[in-house]
Amino acid sequence: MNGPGVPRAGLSAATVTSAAVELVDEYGPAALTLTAVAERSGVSAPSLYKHVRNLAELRDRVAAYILAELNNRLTNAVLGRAGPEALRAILLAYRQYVLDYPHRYAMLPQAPSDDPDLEAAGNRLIEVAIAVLRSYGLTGADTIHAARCMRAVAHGFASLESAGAFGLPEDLNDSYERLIDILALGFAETMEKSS
Amino acid sequence: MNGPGVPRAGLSAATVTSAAVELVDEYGPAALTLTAVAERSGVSAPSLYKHVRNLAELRDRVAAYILAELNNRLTNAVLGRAGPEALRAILLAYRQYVLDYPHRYAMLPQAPSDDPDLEAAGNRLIEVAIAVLRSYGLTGADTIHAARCMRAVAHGFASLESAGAFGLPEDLNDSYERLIDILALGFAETMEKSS
DNA sequence: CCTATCAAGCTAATATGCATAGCCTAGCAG
DNA sequence: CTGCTAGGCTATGCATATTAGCTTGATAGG
Repeated sequence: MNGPGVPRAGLSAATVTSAAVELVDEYGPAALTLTAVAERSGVSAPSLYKHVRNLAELRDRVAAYILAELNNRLTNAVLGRAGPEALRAILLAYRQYVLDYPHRYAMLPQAPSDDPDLEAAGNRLIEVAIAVLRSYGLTGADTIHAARCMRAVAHGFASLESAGAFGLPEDLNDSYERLIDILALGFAETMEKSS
Repeated sequence: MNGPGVPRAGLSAATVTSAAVELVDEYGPAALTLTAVAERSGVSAPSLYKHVRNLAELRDRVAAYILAELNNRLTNAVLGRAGPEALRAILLAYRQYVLDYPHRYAMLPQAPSDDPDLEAAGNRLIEVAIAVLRSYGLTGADTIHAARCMRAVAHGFASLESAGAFGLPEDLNDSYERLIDILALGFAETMEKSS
């Protein structure tokens, strides 16, 4: 059936990943199936195995792509800022990313992965957070605890909002601003104590 | 093949749900399949449809069960407490539940559901949170914003910890205590401003 | 005690999706 | 021109959800 005159699709791991991201954007994480990716790429499902090992690996690739993108946004957001301004900027950027790409964010595993690329992307993200907190003046174990608090706050708020968990009419920007202020105040307090 | 002498299994929606919860506990949310539930219940998979409409409904039932249980824990935790003590107690109880039953917690959808039971359970949980904050002295929109902050903090920390996202050696109890303190301090500040 | 009904089980069959095996050829290196 | 290989393909097997339709245990009423 693969008669002459039929050109090849010319896929690669990158194009397959890209098609996968499009699917996730449009229909959500659950729609990321090999069948759907194959159809969108114009090949049969088994052909995908020439480019990715299996569905799990494809998910890892997609996640690594997304995490790198999020990373870039956060890095840009804190460029040239320090202290409370940097904290505020990175938290706002985090939420904004989730609002811009809710399905991409939902695709991210929160657990550390076996995939080295994905793990590396995760580590870079933590580094950015740590850098912000150091610019804040935090040191030692304080930095680690603060980073965890920051992450919990950012992920908690963004994932809940993105899932539609906050039903009431009160303004969500307002809620988030308050949360940022609370965190900033808390970190300031931590520094006072440590000095 | 259903010869004489073969007794009936005597299932019900409740027993099926119970078997499902056991599976989730033992092997995680991904292991909750109708096939597995059927095997554990000693019936064939299609038989389950006599008791639950489909897998989605079973998931909803499981989630409603879990949410009610979490609710009980939180309610007990705040009984007889008010203000910062109640805040601390409910946050500790939340995390403890997730540590006790990580798979159950992972099973909970964060979005509001179509299922009325599940939705009701979710609302009750929010009521408990609101009650804590009112006992704290917060009023009006402040209460809603504070409830969101509280939820983001609790869910963010617990889900990340439970997923294994916090790799570093620093003590997690410590991190959480700091987060609670930060939130308590923030709420105290909010009240000052409003007075 | 008989009997009709129905709930609760069953088998069979369909659909979707992942994955492997093995074939075929387009495109390129020499 | 020739042959190799990467990138396609079809065929197949397995897991799971779900529907259709049959069979029967248990029981309510006579």
